[in-house]
Amino acid sequence: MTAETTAIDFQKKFKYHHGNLREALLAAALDILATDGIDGLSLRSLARATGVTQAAPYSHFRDKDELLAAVAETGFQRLALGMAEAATGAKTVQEKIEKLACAYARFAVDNKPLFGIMFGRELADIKRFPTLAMTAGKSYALISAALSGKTGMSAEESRFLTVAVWSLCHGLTTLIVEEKMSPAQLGAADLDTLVKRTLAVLAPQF
Amino acid sequence: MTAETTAIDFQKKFKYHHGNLREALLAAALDILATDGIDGLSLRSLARATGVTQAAPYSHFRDKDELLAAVAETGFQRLALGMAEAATGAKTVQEKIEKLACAYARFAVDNKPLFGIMFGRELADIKRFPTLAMTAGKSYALISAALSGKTGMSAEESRFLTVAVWSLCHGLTTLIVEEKMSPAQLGAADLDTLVKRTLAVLAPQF
DNA sequence: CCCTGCATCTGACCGATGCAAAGATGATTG
DNA sequence: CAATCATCTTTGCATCGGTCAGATGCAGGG
Repeated sequence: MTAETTAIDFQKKFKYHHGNLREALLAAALDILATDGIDGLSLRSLARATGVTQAAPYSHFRDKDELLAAVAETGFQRLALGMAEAATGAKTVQEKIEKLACAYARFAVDNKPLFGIMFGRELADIKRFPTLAMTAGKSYALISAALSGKTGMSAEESRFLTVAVWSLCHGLTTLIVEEKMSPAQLGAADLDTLVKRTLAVLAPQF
Repeated sequence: MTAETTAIDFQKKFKYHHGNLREALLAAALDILATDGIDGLSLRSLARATGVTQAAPYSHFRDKDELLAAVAETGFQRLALGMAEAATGAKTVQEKIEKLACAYARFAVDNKPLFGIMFGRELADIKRFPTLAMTAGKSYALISAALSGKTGMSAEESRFLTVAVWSLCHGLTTLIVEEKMSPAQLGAADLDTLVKRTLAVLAPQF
């Protein structure tokens, strides 16, 4: 069954005409995304899922980009939240970085379509949504903050170390998600150990 | 002017009906991609650019995925070629890796749409095209080979080092291309220095 | 030399999508 | 109670990927 059969669910939770179609659409979008993937997500499928006419969503989102931006934003929030949670209680800098990176990769693997919206090119004209960049920056800030605990580094050194960690983490994650590289093919049992072992290569730096 | 005005060019170079519509389509695809970006590339725009009916391309490509796969394949070939060229004459392992990485990033920046096709999710069902994975593996092989020049490492260590370099390079590149990170914002004047400085973080390992 | 087979290309279609414009609807506010 | 205004519906357009029957023209066999 596709996500479209759940129209009644969304109708029960929200009543329309002045109020919360926007929220219903957002919820339905995340639902469809997780169920049917990126290709299943259209403004029309959204309208169907919420039991509304195909033009109704345009009262709440100027175009598809605006919808995607909203979706991506909640994605970035969840990402940052998951990372922050994972890293709490980590003793050393290295442990913190490891947990952050693992949470990052896990989020991507567990939410492939969402991750795709967040970092893919479906959403053109990112510049139209400045808050998006801010929210997206949270995960970067987490890594940066974790690394700043390390003393004896110039600001510049620290910055490039952050970029390196962030790039390594993001690159590994996308390569896995896009199926250009598989944990199995590398002899790493699960995702976590793959991330940790790869990260270990530049661990001497922190 | 869009790429579609060049129909005559492609007609001059190729005559159709038994022969080379396929090559013409491929050439037009790369042309349109570079000119109008990914969104400008449709089977129909291709047909227009080659001065042919919209159903004609289907005689040479079962569906759009097959066309994209062919495009991606030539992209991977060019990438590997560019990397190989850049790395010739490098003395040390580090220099070789640096040049490979810079060539990688440069290719991506200079051919954003093509790079997008190669690593994006426009092309679904990658498994349908086994040769693609092989061609794509060439650039990985270049890094792997360059790193294997380093002695005193177990096969496993070497493997993870390769993965780390490859991930770092790919991650940094995609983050730049997707505009999640800009060289300017990091105080690095140009692309090359950004790549080199970031790569330097894990340079001690080779 | 013809003519028959077959890949190639055309023309006409289908369903889906993003988006625009004009009108109906209904809650809120003066 | 009436008027306003956001919300939603109706209708319509252009584009896209894909399919199918048939025209077209190159090839090899007689």
